[in-house]
Amino acid sequence: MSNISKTYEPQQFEKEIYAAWERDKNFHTTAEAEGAPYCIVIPPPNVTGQLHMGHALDETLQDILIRYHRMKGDNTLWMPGTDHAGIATQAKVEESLRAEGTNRYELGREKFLERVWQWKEKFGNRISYQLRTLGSSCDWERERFTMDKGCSAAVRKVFVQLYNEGLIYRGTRIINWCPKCNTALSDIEVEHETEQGHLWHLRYPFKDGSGYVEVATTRPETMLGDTGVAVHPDDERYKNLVGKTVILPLVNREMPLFADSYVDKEFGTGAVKVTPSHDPNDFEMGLRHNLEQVKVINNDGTMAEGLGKYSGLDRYECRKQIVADLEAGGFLVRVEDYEHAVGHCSRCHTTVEPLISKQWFVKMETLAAPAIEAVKSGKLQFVPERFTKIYVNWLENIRDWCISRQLWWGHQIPAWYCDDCGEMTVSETDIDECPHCHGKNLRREEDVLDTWFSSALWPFSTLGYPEETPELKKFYPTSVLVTGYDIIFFWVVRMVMMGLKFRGEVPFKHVFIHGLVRDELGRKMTKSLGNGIDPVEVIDKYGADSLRFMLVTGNTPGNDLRFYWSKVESARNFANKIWNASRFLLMNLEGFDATFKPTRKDLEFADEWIISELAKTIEAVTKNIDRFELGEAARFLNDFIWSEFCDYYIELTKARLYGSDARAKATVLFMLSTVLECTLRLLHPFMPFLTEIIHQKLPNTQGSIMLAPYPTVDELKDLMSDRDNIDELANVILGVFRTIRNLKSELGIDSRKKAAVVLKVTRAKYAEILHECTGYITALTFAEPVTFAEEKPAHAMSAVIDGVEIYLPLEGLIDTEKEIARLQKELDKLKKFAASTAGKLNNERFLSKAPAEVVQSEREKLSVTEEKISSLEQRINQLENL
RNA sequence: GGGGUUGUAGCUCAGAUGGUUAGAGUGCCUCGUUGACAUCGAGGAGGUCACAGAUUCGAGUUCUGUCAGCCCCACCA
Repeated sequence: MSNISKTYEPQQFEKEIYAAWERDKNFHTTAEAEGAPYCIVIPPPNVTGQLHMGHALDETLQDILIRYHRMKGDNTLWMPGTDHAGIATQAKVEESLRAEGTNRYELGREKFLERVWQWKEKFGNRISYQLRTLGSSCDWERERFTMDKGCSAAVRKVFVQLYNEGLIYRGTRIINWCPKCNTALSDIEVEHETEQGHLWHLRYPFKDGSGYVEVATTRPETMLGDTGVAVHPDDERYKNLVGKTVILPLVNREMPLFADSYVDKEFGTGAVKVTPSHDPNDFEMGLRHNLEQVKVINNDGTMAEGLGKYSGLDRYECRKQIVADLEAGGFLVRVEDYEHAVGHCSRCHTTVEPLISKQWFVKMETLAAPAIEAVKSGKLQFVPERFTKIYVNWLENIRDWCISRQLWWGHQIPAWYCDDCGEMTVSETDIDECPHCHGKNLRREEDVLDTWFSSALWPFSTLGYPEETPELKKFYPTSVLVTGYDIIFFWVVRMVMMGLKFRGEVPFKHVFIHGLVRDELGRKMTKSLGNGIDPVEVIDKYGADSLRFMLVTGNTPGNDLRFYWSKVESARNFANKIWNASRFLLMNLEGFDATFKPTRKDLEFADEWIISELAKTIEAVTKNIDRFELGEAARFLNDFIWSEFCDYYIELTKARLYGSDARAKATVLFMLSTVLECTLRLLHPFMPFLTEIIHQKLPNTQGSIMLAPYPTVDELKDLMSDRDNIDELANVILGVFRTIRNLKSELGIDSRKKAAVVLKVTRAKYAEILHECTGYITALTFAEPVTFAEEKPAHAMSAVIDGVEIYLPLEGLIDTEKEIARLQKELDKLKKFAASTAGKLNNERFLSKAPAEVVQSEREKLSVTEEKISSLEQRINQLENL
């Protein structure tokens, strides 16, 4: 016997197994290989840091699908890689520079980027390590990075083409600005949160001295940039005042009072101060009414030049000062508490400042239309489906995407400005001469692209685009994208748009959405709460297989799950169960002829039954993986292995195993090996390490289990029973087991203590199987002897199940009164059930409208129940007459 | 202001297309260790499936409403 430890110790083998897989190139994929293409591109983790529990879930789901399809014989590719994560990574590196007492400006762009690349190497490697630890079977030879040569080429090509088609433009617009990250942000990088603030009511005097108009604001400091006051055109209160000139307090700027239907008559006084430079709505109104744009807040959040004593103040300092000054000047009417939504930078949480700036944008409308069409036509399917609505709704209300970032880490925008002629040139290749004037005074655009721009190309840039590689032809569109619902807008929609635009096809057929991994209290795992759990810590303690199994069990698509150490433990216990079942087999296998093959005649009922259960399990697992219900698939595996295989089948094999019949023993060893081997293959996508190491120890196996074929029902056909009612018979037998155990337990008899059992068969069709299985009954319930009788034994505990009455004759131990009461209780329950079933069957409408098979099954239920009732009544009667 | 989602055993969650007497894990109670496994085995208690209606022969499952929680989107100062 191979030396195999008594408990499952994943630390002993997981790392070696992974190394062997990699060494043997088991992950390797070529476009030329046979089989239908099955491809997943990994959602590239940010090189910012290390993987968290959410990644562990994401990778586990992908690896299950990948391993399953690889075993099924598909040409399977899992493309690994990482994302440069512009703002996040730059922020991290800047932080470390700060700790050294320097900053990126002192370092200069080039030196700074070197530092970031070093960072990337360090964390990129950590991520690869973690992915390996988890068992991820990606094709490492193809590992990619969003800023590698190929991705950069793809970005260039796409950018230039979109620019040439007018879908990328440069323009001065109001954008979201983060004063701390010092860059523009897209709309979705701004998180709105309700905050307790104030609403300051101000009065602005009319120039002609005829009084005031009252306005309200949540950001008083922006009043310095006011260039108008707006009212609704239909507002009777202001109709006569439209066209008047208003004097801006503190600044004394003259500005118009005008009408615009944007204004809500019901809100506040119905008059709005208009700051075109610092509010998106005001910006629009400003354009409509030709208002001056006065930018009063700088990019760093301080007040602009030319504002007198306010210049240079921080925006919030300025707010206090302005309020004080307005109050002093008699312009402050009142202040009220006010709850409103404020935008924050999704990266650093600083309050975002809307301001006017010249940026690069992608025009979204024309790109969005085909992306909407793709889900409506079913070419793209979300799992679960409800995310389709969220996706469509977002696309239908899409606005242009601000893609330029004032960062250094990222894809620098391929545009050059000529200082000689003032022209701008966008080019796929670097240029050193202005194509317009042939001047040499070129300046490259300093801005880089939003990280998500390169991520959007990931499904085809990783497959070789812009080259038309065999991989691109073979694997695009990819099969499924597995990701969390939190990045549908950031990433999924943009991949779909770019995929359709540049490949003419959706980038993936299915989007398999999962939820977030939360802590025990249901809170999001975040750095600030410090409640995150490192997957590697879990793996070190319990093994990757336990973590993986824990992450999929009980989880359904699109829903969050909670991390519980106790759940990891129970997954580990499951692994231990498999380990020990295997150990049991291996111990018994020692010295036995592994080539022996039994004939059909050698098989017993238990053998036929376990094959039938295994076949059902194969079907259920396969079906559920195919519909992305991995939690359900795992549940079927767990039930089969623990309950059917270990608790019943293994126990039922022991008589033959320890008996003297060599052929019977060989048969049983063959059966155990066959069932276990098949089960391991079925389980392999979920628990790759454990299944691999046991697979290697089993006889008659060769090579890695990950390259073995996935089980099919067909492979069991030689062992499949001819009986057409095997489930029904098994139910009877299992029912006998449970009932005897139950009776013994109620009597307080040790479950392992021998006790005689008498069976009275009430349905002839079960007689044969019951006689056949008396050994099983003894094995599992310590019933001995098991005898059959035509009459009801008098002094005995009894119970009745379908077709059999079960008696525990225990003269002297039975309290007749108690026994009658117990049976009476059971009888009442049955009568109640029979009454409800009879009720259905007496209902004409049920009979006429319900499907025939439903009616039939109700009839059978009733007749079975009535039989039981009659048995019980006889029994009670008999006891009463004792 | 719109939209989504959740509400099933003490706890965490499964229960696709409506049809067994609603399940699992964990926790709890009782019993059990010489032969795969105490990271275990046997048995048990515990649920008016949030509430109210509707559709249906039949609803945990479909529809409407209510309540409670969570989330996303949104340009009312």
